Amino acid sequence: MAKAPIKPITLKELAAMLELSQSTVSRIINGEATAHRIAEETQQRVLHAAALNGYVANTMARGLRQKRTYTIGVIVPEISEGYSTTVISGIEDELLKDGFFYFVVSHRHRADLLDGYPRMMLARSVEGIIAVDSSINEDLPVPVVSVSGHTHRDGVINIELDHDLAARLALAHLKSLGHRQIAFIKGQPFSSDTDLRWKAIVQAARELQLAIDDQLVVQLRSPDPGTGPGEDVTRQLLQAKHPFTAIFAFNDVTAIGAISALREASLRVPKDISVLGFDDIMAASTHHPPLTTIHQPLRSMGQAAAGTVLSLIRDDAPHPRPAAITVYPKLVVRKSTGHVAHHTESSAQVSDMRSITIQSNEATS
Amino acid sequence: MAKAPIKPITLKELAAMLELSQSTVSRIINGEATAHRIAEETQQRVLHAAALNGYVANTMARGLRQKRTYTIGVIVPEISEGYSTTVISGIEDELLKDGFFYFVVSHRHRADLLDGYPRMMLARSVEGIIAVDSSINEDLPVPVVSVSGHTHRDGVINIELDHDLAARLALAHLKSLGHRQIAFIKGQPFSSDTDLRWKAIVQAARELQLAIDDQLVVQLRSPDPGTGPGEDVTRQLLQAKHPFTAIFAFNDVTAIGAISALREASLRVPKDISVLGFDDIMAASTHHPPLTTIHQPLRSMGQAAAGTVLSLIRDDAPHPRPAAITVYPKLVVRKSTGHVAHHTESSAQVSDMRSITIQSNEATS
DNA sequence: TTTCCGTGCGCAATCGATTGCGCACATTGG
DNA sequence: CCAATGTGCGCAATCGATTGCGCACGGAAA
Repeated sequence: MAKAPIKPITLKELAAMLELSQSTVSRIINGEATAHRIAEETQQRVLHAAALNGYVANTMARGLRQKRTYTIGVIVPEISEGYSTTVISGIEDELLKDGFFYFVVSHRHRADLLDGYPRMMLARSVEGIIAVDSSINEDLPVPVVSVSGHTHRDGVINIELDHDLAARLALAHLKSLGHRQIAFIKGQPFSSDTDLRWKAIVQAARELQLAIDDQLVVQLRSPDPGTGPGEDVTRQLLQAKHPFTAIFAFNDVTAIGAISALREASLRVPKDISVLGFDDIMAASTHHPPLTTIHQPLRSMGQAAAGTVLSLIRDDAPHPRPAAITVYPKLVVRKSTGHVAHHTESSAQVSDMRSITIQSNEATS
Repeated sequence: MAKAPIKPITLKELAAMLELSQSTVSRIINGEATAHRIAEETQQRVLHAAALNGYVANTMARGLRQKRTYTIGVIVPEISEGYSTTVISGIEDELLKDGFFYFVVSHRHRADLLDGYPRMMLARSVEGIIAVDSSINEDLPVPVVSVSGHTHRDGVINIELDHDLAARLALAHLKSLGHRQIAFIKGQPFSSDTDLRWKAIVQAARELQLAIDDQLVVQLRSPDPGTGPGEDVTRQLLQAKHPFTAIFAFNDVTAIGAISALREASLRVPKDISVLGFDDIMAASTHHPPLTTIHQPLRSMGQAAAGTVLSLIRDDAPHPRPAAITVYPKLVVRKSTGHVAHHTESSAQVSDMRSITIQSNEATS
């Protein structure tokens, strides 16, 4: 309704119009009124005037005095795609709740950028850093939480998916559909999930007594976002002419690319080839056919990351902290996977093994 | 290599160890040495000591004094989807180039949040604000640039698409394919593009002598992101049983939803019904069928927005500024549109009418 | 009447950097 | 020998909020 004042009002001005000292007004605004024996009536007057004038303390000045900025830095590989941005939206949730803001920078897999960002953020006095799918190679004087960054370093807490469970869910699903010749598309070498995931797959395959044929394993190389790389490696896979009945892709975007390549080769999904994705980004459910995929609780991971930095920032006590917080995937069965051969049964349901479990390590005092 | 210093050194400390005043050190660090006649030798001493001790000016203190923060605020509706995030990545490009950082907040169409954000950002002393598909209802003491926010207010520069051209491209395309009964899905009332776009469509239809049948016009209502709303209104459209041969959707996500609904009704796209999207988000090209759509140069729009705030921040002179910067759409023909009836010709090409034109209004001095 | 105490609030320093103004000394011209 | 000019740098205020310490006043107790 009311037009915003052109210039934010300062504490001094507010104090002047109330004929009070800045100290008094400041204390009231910050809820330390009773501790300083300020008359109830005065409190009301001040609070009212503050609201009326839309007083908001200048963050710079406050930060300078308190040596706090209520700001954290977020480092992601890309801003435009679904993975990081979903995590970011989870981060935002938690942060804003506590009055924190955040800077975002993306490095697009350029090492020079990645290396420079932590210092830049520190020069901005961030109180903590969250790295999404990116690994930080320095020791920093602020708390660092990493989402899917599997370089285990001292002082860096990881938010990570239970890749073993993910692999088991995926392979058990494909096995139950009768697939024995499964092709795998591994992630790019620079993606921090790649290794861990692959190890988990190898392990799960062993447990389930599924053989992994090296000829059917390809790896994404191109750093390009989008479906191109997935398409390329799938073509490559088809040209090798080793028969397979299913593809387990590194992520949904890749799975979508794979489907395009299959279609191009006149192969039907899932009738001829089943395709299993990973992540469960929005496009997964709207794609045609809708993607069967391993759901990652990306938003929760962002929330957990933010919650963790916040608690690290609050705690001074170095009581033993977990090195990692684990979140759990779900198998989401849609239409891109089906029985091998000519049987077709449609089964669309979410089989969740465990619900997401996040321990917030708040101070218990 | 070197571990980050645990505690940053201050100007005062640096000055003390150099036995110089803070003023002098500050001036040298900020490159104002010659303007203040500081001896060359002193400069070297200072610069060397600064580097050695890893001195970095405290951003808070500097910001407080100079009333500069090299930070701008970005307000978007949602962080997780493709429209805003593509714009953001364009914004980031331009901003980082000039050493600016940015805060992001999303309002999720909640008016209370939207109203509060500008103040919060001002309390953080941002030097400018970019609002993406969101309208700012206050006069702010900093430059505001709006991307697709069509509330024309004084002092707010809009980055906007040429909707007239977009409408003409779209309708001319559909008309050339023989469509006469075209259904329209209008945007949500809160989306700032909705009105302008609709007016442009009405105008273009008139020019092309295409009749708009009110019975074939529906509007998105739900604020939910994703394809749900598009699916819903399309079902509604089908139930009304007014025949149509094409749908022009408000955006790609809606178009994808529409296709799902059509499929559900056993209608083939584009054989039975053509669907035309808008925006050209990443999913548009990877969808099956790939979407024919009106491409918006979202990234460029972000860059233009950032470039514009930066130039507004630099200029003090209030020389006449454009109220808007226009960018131009392209028609991207893929596979979701086709000839009406039983003809099928595949035409896949980008017909661009004009290339993107952006006037950067740099100071000319 | 003096001392005490509780109530209610203000003074002034501080955080770290920037900046308008001005001072001290050396050199040079007259 | 004195003034003028140039060279090199420092003083102190300032940005806006926070905070340790302390002051003034009125009433009660001694």
